[in-house]
Amino acid sequence: MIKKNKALSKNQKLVLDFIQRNKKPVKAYSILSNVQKNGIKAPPQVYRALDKLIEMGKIHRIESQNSFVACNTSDCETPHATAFSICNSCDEVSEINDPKLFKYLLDFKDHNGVKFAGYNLEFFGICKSCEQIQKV
Amino acid sequence: MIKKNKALSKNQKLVLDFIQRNKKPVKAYSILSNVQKNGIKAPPQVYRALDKLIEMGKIHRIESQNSFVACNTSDCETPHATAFSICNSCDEVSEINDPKLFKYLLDFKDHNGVKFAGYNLEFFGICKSCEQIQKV
DNA sequence: TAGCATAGTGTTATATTATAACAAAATTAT
DNA sequence: ATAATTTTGTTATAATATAACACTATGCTA
Repeated sequence: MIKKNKALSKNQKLVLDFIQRNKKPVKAYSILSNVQKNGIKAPPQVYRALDKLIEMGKIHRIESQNSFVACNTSDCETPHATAFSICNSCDEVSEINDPKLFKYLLDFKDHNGVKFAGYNLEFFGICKSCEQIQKV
Repeated sequence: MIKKNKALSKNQKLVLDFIQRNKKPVKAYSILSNVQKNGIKAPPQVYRALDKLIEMGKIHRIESQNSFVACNTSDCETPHATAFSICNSCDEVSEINDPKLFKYLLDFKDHNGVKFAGYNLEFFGICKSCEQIQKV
């Protein structure tokens, strides 16, 4: 069983802190270079922290970008049922919390009757502020 | 404008052929080693062919696996609106063509009213045949 | 059909992302 | 206290992907 409220370890805290300070998703090696002043020295230390934080639902991985973003609900109940909107222009990502969408997808069964354990959905488009810029 | 029915180039044909001969998604470097007997020598040749084939809708990229799979409809109309079910046990991937799901997602607007240009959805679970094996 | 634009090829080198493997220290549970 | 588990630190390397440049083939279009 995954313990969600366990205290974070030192490296996990450092990595999570950095991710939370950024609005946009961050890359693993960007995390690394930014936490090196705090003592983390090598990629495995970052990737291990990332893995655990994802398990705990504190962060999510944006698959199409190989990047990582903080969960926007303080303690994500569904780390393996995620939806994001991604701006093709500025790469900004925002997590979608739409109960209807959420339910629709969790209830979705494929043609073989398989009930899925989780999903990841990434929408692509142009965000409001990029749309404004283009119009000018 | 993307030309879908354009004749494929030599390298594009080689790469597509190999992907189509495989039921499961294949990795770029696996493609490379398998088409080397046909004259392709270096990664960029493979990645360039992959990029074009994705644009044309002939293949799709499975983001969570860094792998590539043939489109299951002979000429995909919607290369940027894709859904897959992925078995966590055997890594088999199958493309989902469910008109209702398709429409639901294309009609989805986020809270800022943004209408998305496309999406990629990956469901995770245990496929029928892996489920059988586990029960034995 | 000559000239031009576009798309594709071949090549080398390198950038980026991620994990294997192993020993030691810290934490947690019994 | 001690056994089990988790986390750390470390080196090396694997796996995935792109930059840059010179060249060739193909398809327009005037």
